[in-house]
Amino acid sequence: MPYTNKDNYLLAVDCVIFGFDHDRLKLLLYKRNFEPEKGKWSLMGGFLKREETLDEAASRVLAVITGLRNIYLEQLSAFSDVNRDPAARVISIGYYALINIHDYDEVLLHKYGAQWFSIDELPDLIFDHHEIVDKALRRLKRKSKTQPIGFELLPTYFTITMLRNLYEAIYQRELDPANFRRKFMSMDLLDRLPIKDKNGSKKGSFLYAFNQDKYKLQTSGGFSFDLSGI
Amino acid sequence: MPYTNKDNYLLAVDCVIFGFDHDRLKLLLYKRNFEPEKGKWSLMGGFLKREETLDEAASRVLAVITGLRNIYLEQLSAFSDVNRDPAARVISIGYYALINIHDYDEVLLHKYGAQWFSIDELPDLIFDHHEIVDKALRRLKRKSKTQPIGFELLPTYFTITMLRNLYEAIYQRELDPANFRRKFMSMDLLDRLPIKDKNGSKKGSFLYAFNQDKYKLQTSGGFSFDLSGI
DNA sequence: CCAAAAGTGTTCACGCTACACCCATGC
DNA sequence: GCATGGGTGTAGCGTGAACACTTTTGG
Repeated sequence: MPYTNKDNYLLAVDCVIFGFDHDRLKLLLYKRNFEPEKGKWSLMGGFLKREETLDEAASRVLAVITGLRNIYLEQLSAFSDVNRDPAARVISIGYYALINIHDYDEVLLHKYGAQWFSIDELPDLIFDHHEIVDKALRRLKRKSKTQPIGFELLPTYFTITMLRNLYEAIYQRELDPANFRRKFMSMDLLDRLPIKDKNGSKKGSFLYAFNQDKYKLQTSGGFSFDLSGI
Repeated sequence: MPYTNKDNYLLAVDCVIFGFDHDRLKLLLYKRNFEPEKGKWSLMGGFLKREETLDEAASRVLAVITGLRNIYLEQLSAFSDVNRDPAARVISIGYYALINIHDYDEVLLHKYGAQWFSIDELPDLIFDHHEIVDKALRRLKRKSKTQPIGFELLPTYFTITMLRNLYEAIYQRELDPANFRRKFMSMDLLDRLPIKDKNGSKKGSFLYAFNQDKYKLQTSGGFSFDLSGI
């Protein structure tokens, strides 16, 4: 063993779990069930195991609370303040996940005392979890402008208005319906279904689905997804 | 101690150190002086100490090899493949640094067998260090479009042509001299000195300096640094 | 018929692109 | 005086912003 007398630490992952409900961006939080700070609201987290990567640890943690696998997941960064956790020197790697909010396992949620909160009505969180949430929000805002990740937060079939509501929630500003529609139509990434959703209006609006193949085709042709100008 | 029976690990930082020389983006690499992989080219790295944050560890590592403090430094992300280091389970946090290439301590460089390499002529690197370099390059390309970090790679006084050469090296494409100049002039972030540099041309070109105060003033007025359209 | 949301058309202004052109100076 | 890089002028094009307008249908 060539590395002698090195300090060592506990390594954790903490997940900021995003959902989108009608017109609100939400976070899934849970009541921490062990000391310290037992009973306080917290991000879902867990310790890294010896035989897994950090990405695998984050996936495992997500599966435990949501029952879902193959979720969109991205690493944010490491949080390493010496006293961020008063009980031990724990370095945490922040992650964020995007899930379809109606896709989760209710039973598991209740088991862990988990609950969805609007991002503008968050409760107090333990340790530096607010900082992790801030970083996740900034990353989501930035990344969603250049990658088609918004669809991860929507059901498979959605209307253009739902899509616009999502981006309005992410960017926290209103978008012109006419220009927004044109922008997405011009990218040619969506399949229009021969079905209208009449919930939102009497006229009804077509349902669309994101088409991964079309996206790849466009990308290979030099196109890049870009919502920077909307 | 509430956390029982948790696995623990070694935590390291590895720094991608960028410099800019005339028209080339370069990296500072060194010959690793301990096992495993002793004598191979490597990023500058070190292990996290118990009483410091990751940012502090990265600063310390940089100071050791360059003799410089207060360097621009930014965390990239964690690299955690189970067998990335064959000698032990080491999780590494990647960082990148931007330094003025002529500002370093030659003595320290020789002591560590360090050397500058053009980014398109890198030698083989140990472990997953190539992956860390790739991430650093992508981050630098992105970040330099929206933050005035390019100046960190230049001397205090520079010509507009030098500035353009820098961005050409970062973006790896040519930029129109006329339009580039106008773009920067319109941002009003630079002080023009009453001095001309005659190295590049007979007419001579004015030297400029980045003015942090002007930048803050512009920013507070709703301006944001943006080179996305050049 | 009317309200209300879906969806289309059209104008305007701004900013990037491309390239022509003038400027200063060392040889 | 001429070659060379510094620096300015400018016409054209593409795209986002704003908003008027048409379509559809349930009540």
